[in-house]
Amino acid sequence: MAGDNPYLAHLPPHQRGVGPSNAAAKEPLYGFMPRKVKGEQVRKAMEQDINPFTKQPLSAQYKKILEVRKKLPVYAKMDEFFQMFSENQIIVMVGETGSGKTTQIPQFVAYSDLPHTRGKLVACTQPRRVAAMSVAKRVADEMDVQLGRQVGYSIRFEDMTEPGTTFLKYMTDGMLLREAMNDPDLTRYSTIILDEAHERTLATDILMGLLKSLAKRRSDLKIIVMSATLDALKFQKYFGLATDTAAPLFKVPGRTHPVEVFYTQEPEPDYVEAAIRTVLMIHRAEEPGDILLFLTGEEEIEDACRKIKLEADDLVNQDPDSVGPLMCIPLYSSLPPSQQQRIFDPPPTARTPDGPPGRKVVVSTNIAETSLTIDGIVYVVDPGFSKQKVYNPRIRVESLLVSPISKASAQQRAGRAGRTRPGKCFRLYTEKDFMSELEEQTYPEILRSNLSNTVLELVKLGIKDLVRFDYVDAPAPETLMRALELLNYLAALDDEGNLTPLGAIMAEFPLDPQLSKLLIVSPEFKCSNEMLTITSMMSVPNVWIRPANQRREADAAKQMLTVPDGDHLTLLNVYNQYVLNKHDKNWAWTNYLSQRALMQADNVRAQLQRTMEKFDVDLVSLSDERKLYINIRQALVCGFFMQVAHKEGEKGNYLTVKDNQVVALHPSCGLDSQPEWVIFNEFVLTTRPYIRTVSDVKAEWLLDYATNYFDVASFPDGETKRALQRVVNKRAGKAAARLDGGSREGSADPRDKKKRKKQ
DNA sequence: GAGCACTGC
Repeated sequence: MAGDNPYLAHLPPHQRGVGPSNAAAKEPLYGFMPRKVKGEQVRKAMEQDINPFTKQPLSAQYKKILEVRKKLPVYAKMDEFFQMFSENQIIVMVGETGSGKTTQIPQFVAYSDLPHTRGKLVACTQPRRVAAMSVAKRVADEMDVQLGRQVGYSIRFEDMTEPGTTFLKYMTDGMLLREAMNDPDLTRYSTIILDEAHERTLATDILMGLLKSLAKRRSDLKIIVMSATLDALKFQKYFGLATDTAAPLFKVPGRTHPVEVFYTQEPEPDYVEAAIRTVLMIHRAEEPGDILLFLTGEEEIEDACRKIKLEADDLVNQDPDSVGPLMCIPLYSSLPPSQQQRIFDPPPTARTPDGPPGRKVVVSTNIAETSLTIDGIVYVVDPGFSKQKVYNPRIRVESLLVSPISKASAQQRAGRAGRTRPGKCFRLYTEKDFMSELEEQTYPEILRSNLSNTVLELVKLGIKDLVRFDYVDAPAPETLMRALELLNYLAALDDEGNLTPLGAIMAEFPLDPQLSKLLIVSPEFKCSNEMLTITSMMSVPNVWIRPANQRREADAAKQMLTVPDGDHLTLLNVYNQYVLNKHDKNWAWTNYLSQRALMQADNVRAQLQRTMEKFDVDLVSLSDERKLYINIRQALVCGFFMQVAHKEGEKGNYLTVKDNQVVALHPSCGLDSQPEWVIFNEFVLTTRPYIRTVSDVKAEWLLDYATNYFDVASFPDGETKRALQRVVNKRAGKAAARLDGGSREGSADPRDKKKRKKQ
């Protein structure tokens, strides 16, 4: 009887019906017992004329899409899924590309959970925003609902959900982590699906740890971990709730075309040269079909494109009857979207009606491995390298290094050749190297990152013992120690590692802790409006554009906007000028600035401002610009006192404080002199160690605003310590002299000696 | 006298 089903109880009596036959006619989900639903019931419900979730008639479009859905590999395994879902709290699922897991599994779960009947949601996380948006749109169409109503998405800057109505929500993994910080039990959700878990993003890794422990507290919460690779066993073991048991595996085959893989006989000494040679060989000898070549970065890609073009033109000239035209398109993230769109252009047509057909070559960074899919690719050239982030906790430096890719990554790259028809993948390394030298999986991000932000989040989440937190892969203890040390110096954590009230507010900002600290102290320096701008500018990609053929013009334009006291002030100036020029695209263009980055900064600034207002951090400014600029640099010390360098000798060398790394000012630095003390935002390791985004600071400020860190006694011996000691002595002498009644004030302040340089 | 791989809040 309808009355027996608690999940119909919310319906008004006329919808509940009076008896089984009547109820079945009016209630499409009649007889559905939550989490005891069977595939047969769901298939039947899908075939009805009424949308079970909205009670509206289903459209013709719905039926058309349903026919397509039925052909997905995951659809055929529906019964198995529902059985496993009913019987287990945690499931690990493996579905290769084309299985339909991302679109179908969350819908299956909705049919079983019936979240709409009890005010709950089903969440499905994605590592990337575009994926969350586009999948949500597709699923809304499949379910015949309007995007943002029953099915929605939530990403930074955009919440496309309707509270009380949305019951299926796609979201970025970072967004769910944010939610967990304010609701550690994630009470709104009945089931949480972590998609693309094999990518092992920092946020997904932390979520896996949280959900594993949350599963013990919330027996009503179900968890599905979805992954594309065969390394599911690791997740199964990790999520086995009792010792020695593994979480069950739900496996669905993919649906792609076969890709034939070729290896080189010998290792290639120069992979770029070998890659170019291979592309031209394919163009000469292989059947029509586009080529995707993976290289590591912008410069390498632009260079390879030039060479491929030159050589292809030569080939065509030599042998116009058998070699068709070749079009070479670069692809990397910092290209403007209009340029990125070029990858979808059709290949060039044959030069004569019955001449050899044209071909398209896309030369791309890793962006084409996961984020962007190009149809029509039949050949993949894989030299086996990519730029990867590595973190060295000893010197607290994150850097990008060209490194060999993993087997999983090589497989993913090869797969890009088989999306539309059978393809070929040319690996520019030997099969032996593939088997024995490449790691199985790319190192998870948590092992390659500075974790100061993550540690603050974990503490805010109530994780007491960070070292013993149940990580899928535990970071190096030294990395955790470095993070704890920084957070303690910033006063976000007390000496026992507990969150301070300051730390609690810092954790609310989507920023590195140094930056959130800056924002919170900035009202004391009467520069919070300005710090808000500087912080925003530091959280977006580089705003400076420097085209290879217009470097001089670009540098001149930059010089006009430069504030010689520090790059931080230059960033402030750039943003202010952008606003003064009414966010004009042309102004940005003529000044060699990235309009896209400036718009992002605007967006970030608005979001940070809302957070500041929420926590009553005053928004203030000083009208005296000279004083303001000094105050800003003083406030910078409060966040970045651990990133200070001291000048050594006259060769432009600096030593980082305490770590004693020899560094140089980055050539992009706008300082017009070499100040004795500088504060820097970034340490980059390229042709040599550089510090980037640098400002001039005074030793006195270091002593005054970072007293704990600049405790001279605790410094390692060296020139830096002696320089600091001189300042301390001078001050002590001054104080003593003042006590004696004598006054030599003014001359002791280096600020007065130094000529003011104002633009 | 260099270079932002790629995401995310």
